[in-house]
Amino acid sequence: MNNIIVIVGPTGIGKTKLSIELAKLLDAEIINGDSVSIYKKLNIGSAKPTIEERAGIKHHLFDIKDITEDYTVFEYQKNVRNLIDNIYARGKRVIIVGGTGLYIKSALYDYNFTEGTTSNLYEDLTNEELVNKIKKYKVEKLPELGNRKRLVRLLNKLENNEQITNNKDKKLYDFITIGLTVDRKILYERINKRVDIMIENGLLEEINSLKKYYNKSRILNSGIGYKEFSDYLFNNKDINDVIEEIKQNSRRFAKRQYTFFKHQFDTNWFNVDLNNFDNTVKEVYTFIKDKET
RNA sequence: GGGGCUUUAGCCAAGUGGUAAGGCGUGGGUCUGCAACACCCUGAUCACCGGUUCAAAUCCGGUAGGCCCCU
Repeated sequence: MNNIIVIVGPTGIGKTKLSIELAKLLDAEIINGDSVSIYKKLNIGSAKPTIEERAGIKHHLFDIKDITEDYTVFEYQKNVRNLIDNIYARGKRVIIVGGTGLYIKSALYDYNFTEGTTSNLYEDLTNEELVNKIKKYKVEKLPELGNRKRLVRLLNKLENNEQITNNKDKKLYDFITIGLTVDRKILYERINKRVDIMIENGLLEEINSLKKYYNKSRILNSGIGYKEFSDYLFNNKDINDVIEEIKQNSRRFAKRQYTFFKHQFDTNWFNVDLNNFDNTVKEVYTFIKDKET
């Protein structure tokens, strides 16, 4: 059995480190499962593994887009599926690591996307009216009334006759999902500390070098660790407030990630040994081996 | 020692007689296209004791904590 190994978990817990150690042990190549690391120049704030950290392991889907370009799940799904074939053809194993649940899920499960993006924004309709229109199509589960973004997208799909299968839990590949976890309080402390370290490591310099792109980059205005600097760069917001905001957003993000990986994936959870990460690596490696024999 | 003000959920905070707004945080959740997105749900009998009243967070008295002023 050559399962794909999927490593998930909240931000700042050590997914990257585990992926590299496992790649060495399993002779694998790594595919990025993180929506921000896709972009070039976003290094410190995205906690992307450095070239040295990659330790000679092949890493895919990192630094493939300019920050002025857009990238969506649709493209990710295609990219990953192609890569999986290529890597297997080379006789290597595949590890997917990252915290962007939807991206990873859409690649591995039976999700249907078609070319093209949202065409009609229905600006003249209220949310209630959108819901009423959607209901005519007999959708079994619709987004929350307040969630206009999702309502609009869904109605577009329905009106364009895009296929919306209900196979979101049908796996297209054999894979084992490894989830890293740790006590919530400790995770939050780590996240806070990690943001401070990013600053020490030159996040500010990275931000300043990107200043000229802020008005033409979607990702700079939506990625945690980047979007918060907008007010600092252009409205003189206090840097300490920015840092606190990044920490807060990171914590909230981590919480949402737990929810996603807990419910949307068939995750095997491992408590991270913070004093000796090698133990965690061993534990996971043993688990995989046991499963495959 | 005397006088005044104050005390509402983890934090900020409305409410001055009819039975506890809101914000933040926290926790939980949703999830097929900006997903590090967007959205949903989430708490208290109002410091404590006693009194007045049909009815008190709201009025009165006492106790305790906090703040300020005077001697």
